[in-house]
Amino acid sequence: MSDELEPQDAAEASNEASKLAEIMAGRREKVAALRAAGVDPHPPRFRPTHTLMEVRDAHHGLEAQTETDHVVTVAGRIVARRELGRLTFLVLREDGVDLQLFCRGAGLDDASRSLLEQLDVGDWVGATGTVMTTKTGELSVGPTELTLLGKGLRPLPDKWHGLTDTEQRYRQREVDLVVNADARRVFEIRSRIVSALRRTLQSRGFIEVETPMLHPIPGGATARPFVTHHNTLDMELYLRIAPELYLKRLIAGGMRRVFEINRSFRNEGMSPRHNPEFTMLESYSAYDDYTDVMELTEALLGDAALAATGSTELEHQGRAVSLAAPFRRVTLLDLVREATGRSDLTYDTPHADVMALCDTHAVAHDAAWGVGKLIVALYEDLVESELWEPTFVIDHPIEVSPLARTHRDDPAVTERFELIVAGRELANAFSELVDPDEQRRRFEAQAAARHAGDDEAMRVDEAYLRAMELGMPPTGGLGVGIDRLVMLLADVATIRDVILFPTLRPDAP
RNA sequence: GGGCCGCUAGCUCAACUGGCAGAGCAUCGGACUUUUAAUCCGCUGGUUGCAGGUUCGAGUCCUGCGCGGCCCA
Repeated sequence: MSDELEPQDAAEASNEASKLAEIMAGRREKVAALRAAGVDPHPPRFRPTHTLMEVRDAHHGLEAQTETDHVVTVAGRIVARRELGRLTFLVLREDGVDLQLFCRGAGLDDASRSLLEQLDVGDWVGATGTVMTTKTGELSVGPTELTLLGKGLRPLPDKWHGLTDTEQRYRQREVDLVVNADARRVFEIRSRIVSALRRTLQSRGFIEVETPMLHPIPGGATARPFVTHHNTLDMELYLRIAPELYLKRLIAGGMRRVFEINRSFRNEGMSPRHNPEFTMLESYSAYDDYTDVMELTEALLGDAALAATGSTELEHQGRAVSLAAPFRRVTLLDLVREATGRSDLTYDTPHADVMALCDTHAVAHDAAWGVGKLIVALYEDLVESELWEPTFVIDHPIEVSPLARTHRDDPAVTERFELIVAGRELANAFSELVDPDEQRRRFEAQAAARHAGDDEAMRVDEAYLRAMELGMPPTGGLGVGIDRLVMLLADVATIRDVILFPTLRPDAP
């Protein structure tokens, strides 16, 4: 707040000939005048009898030029002011709903009439009066009394063009929310989606838990973590990259079905699809395998779509998408065979042969990668972005799936799926690896890769191995990227439009 | 990290090949008792992102930096 102008600096600021400073100085003069007249510009409490939405709902279809005897007290922010002689029209906005105040000079008490002269667009105000319609049929409240609820000092953006500058919309989201209806719409949809996910999980016996975000060892995903430091313990801690390992320890502890919806953090590049902090749903259920989790995923997405849009048939970026179950299931290997025309490709194909295939298709690769990882690279570069309708891409190679159970019929792959919709990965799931001795071998392979320079590879987590040694039931696990799900269902193109305050560099000084 | 684009009044945007920095909205003053981006009259408002350079003269050209967007890695 050090860059805020103090009241005594206002006159000085206006001498600097900035229009903004002049406007703010004028507003502060009004605050001073109101205080002098005994009006509190920031009163502690107000009790509306109706929301603007309730007034609208109770009186929709009222004929033009009707005066009812329904007295209401409403509140909101002034977003428009029009004067016509001794009439003043104020448009109040509350929770994205607008309602007009039709202020007649003769109809107001003296205190309210003088308050009205001090009211600006941006101020919060309460009004008591009767519900009515104007000559043109606009539903209004005709107040007898106005109450200042909160004086605004800064002007709102242009009433017609609003705020379009992307950077300012993210840096000053509160302004975006006041003037851009679409910003509100997205975050209302987001709330409905998250509520629907919780409902669906709870109805299936999952209980919601919260596990640590400060991890002594980052785990549960292949990603670079943020590092922080705990003073008292004098130790490094990592912001979690995934809640997976803790949630599976709860399954080992006998919790049959658990889920968590919360933030994870990955210290990686930023893009229209990546924010350093993002929200994931992870769920784990005992006795289930990945085919059960596919059914759960279909239910979760279907219910979320219904909550967000009322239908499982939606439009995203100008193209139709159907979230009606069942979703297509196809192995990753089959997709790569199809994309490359190499129907003979398997995880036993010679390494040099698969390297050459990558070259042929201009897919970036590394000689240190095994056949499995090379085939995944081919999939990611040639196939993933082309999958539009919901598709369970299944049976990923073991090399890139250190926490997933080996496939019951094929030791080269795991029982895993990624759900792709509109070319983007929305979910990742597997029949969980629950054998502690095999898990240790997988961790050791990861640690070796880490040693060889892969700083995204996992580390050995002894606490997790110890939990598995306690004994685990068969377990199906699921992770869903909530931000990307909201992008899909709210039809927006960038993750920054579904995160209220996306990560940005500090503003220029 | 690389490439391209952008940054001008509180907001939205102009400004030709380098030649007096402008408009609309908002603000401020005035008129108007049924407005709807109200209308009408009048006035104000600028470190052109920052720092250098070239030039008689830079919003415009050059260099560096900052922030953002898109694409690529």
